[in-house]
Amino acid sequence: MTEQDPNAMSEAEARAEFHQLDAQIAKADLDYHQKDAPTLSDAEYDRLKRRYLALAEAFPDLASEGARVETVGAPVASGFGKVTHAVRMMSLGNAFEDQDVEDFVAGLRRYLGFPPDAPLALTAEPKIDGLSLSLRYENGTLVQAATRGDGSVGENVTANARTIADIPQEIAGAPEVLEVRGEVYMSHADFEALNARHAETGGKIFANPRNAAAGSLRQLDAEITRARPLRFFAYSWGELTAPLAETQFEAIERFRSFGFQTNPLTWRCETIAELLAHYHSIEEQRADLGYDIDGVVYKVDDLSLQERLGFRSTTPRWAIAHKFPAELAWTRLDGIDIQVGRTGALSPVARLQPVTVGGVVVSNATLHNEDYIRGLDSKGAQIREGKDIRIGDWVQIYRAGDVIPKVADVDLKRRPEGASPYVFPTTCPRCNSAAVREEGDAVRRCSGGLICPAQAVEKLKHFVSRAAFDIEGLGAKQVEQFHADDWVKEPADIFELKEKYGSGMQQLKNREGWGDKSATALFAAIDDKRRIALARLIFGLGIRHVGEVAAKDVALHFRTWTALAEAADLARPAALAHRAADEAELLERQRAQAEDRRAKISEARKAAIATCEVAAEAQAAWDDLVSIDGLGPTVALSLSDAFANPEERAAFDRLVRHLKIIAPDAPAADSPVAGKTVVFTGTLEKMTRAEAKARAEALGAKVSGSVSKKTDILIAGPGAGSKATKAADLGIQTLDEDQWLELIGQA
DNA sequence: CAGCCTCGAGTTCC
DNA sequence: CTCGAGGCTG
Repeated sequence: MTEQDPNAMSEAEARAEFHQLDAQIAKADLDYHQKDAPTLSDAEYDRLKRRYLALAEAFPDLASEGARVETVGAPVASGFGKVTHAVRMMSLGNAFEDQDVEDFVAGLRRYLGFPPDAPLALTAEPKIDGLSLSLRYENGTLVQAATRGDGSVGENVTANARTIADIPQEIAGAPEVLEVRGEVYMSHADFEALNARHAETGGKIFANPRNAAAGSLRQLDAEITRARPLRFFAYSWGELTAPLAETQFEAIERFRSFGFQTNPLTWRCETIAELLAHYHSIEEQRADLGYDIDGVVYKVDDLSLQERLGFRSTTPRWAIAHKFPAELAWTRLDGIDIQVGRTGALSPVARLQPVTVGGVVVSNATLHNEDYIRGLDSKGAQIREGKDIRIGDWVQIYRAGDVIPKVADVDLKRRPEGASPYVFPTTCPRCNSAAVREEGDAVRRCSGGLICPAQAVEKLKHFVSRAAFDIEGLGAKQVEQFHADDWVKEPADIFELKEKYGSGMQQLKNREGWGDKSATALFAAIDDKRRIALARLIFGLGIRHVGEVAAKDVALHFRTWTALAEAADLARPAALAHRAADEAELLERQRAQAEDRRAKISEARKAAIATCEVAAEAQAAWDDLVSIDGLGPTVALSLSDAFANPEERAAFDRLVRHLKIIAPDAPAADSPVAGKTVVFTGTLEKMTRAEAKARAEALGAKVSGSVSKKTDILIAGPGAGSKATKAADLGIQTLDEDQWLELIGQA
């Protein structure tokens, strides 16, 4: 179809076409969002949208007549309310080989201090490939159903969950509050019947049962969900007001007594051999089960042990998923593109002939880094038997963890003639700066810093990302647009958008994809984030090595932006001295080969001397920084560099002028050890060290590895050595294990 | 000082 | 979700 240049059209012609497009797009949006059954290809949809916007731009009067102009490009409201889970929905660690399972069980024993012969029962059940759902019952009545979301916050899908036959509306004999967790899925038979029906009626064809289940549950119209054959297995729980049982297995049985479906292949195993036998048996039955599973989940059966084991940051220590081997597929590698990340990392991405792997069409795959392409791992050991990857090669693809496509193997027999090894670029493909690889590093990085447009825009994307400023309506796409047009070059610019470009919102509204509503919403969302938690701010700055956790720890330690900035300034000389000392050491090691060794050594000497001359207060500020748990010299140096870099510091200053920074909540003050720094030494007899640390931290204490004048309590078991002596010298309170347990009320 | 664990940074497709 | 690397433990 040929498109007439809008500028050469009469207004009447344009209006006719515009309204036709408006209706077409409206229908397509409805089909896509509400019915979950797209009637247009993405390409066709985009073409219509572009044409529509081109007309609106050429004839500004038209824009106000079009219902769609204002919503195009605006964030798609999810349509579901948000639900904060009372108890986080965790994910599971993975095991792939039998050995991983043995390691897992050995780890449990170690953590619990169990000898190898002590009984330790685990349950084993199929891992259903669906979506997890949390069902909240109050006084036996279903009051809320929520999807997993990011684990902390999910979507409220109560109305939809009520239409699922396997989910009881009322349960008898349950605790006052009970959150039942399990998996929503679709059986193979129902999935095929649904697709067959849709094939006839022109409805959406789903790629696999999992997508069908997800699409069906996330319907805005619950009546559509009702017509979809969804099922539910219960296997876990969240908030509870009374214990369900003493073991995992009994808890599952109670779910059944409440009227839930539970998986019949849930077994209780006494030994690793039994676990593995059950795994292999489930693997054999896999094709006949009638629903998709992707592995077997093992859980410690005894709930009191589960409680002792507790949680890591995202996974319980007491459970693991033993995954089935991944599905494989062969395809041709058409090319290798290089992406530039926010830290300048150059990441190679494989462009592939589209191929179906595990029910999904894959056309890109990560190649990690230079060495991975060459067939080596980080230690220089061979992977893929050392076979390198060349453009034009036939490669075997799998989806790691059923998600991320990766290259598993190369078929040398099918390698095209004349294919040459891939040459990894040594300059940045975006800004041409040198791309350097530090000794011992796996990645090559663009050295351009914020000069590099790729790095600048990735940093901005990070700034607006979910764990940072999380500005609704300002996602990656919008940031890219604004950056390309020089509207937003650094974070502070976001907070000046309204002032500069929002006048009557004419300028913003003139942009493709923005209308009255979306512009107003954006400015409101930005204003909303002028009040920001210190941790989010620190994380959002995108300082290398300072991720979400480190940012939280730093925020908790300093409490205010000013305190952090002052500490960074104060510690700078000590930070430099630290780096100089590192470099001195390195040079010292290299000195045999160094050509200009005299000069370098004298430099190193000077630096080493500088270490000694750093003012005591600078050293103290540095020590304070690295005393933060989990924050070592590398992270501290990176922080220091960021604050000492004049351009970066100026950008920080410009940014914080727009913000009201909120101090973190004070740590729990209701335990006797809250806010205290404790150190464990010697042998602990009632629990393992890891357990002791976890418990102390749960009570708001900070656990440190070494005794200093900041230490409040030393817990010394038998065999305590230098730490106990030092504590005595410093006059620090010293307790034995029993006294400690008494203090925290867990004797 | 080596091994273990956790965190950071990068990635895909829906 | 995975890999690499930083930091901590023993």
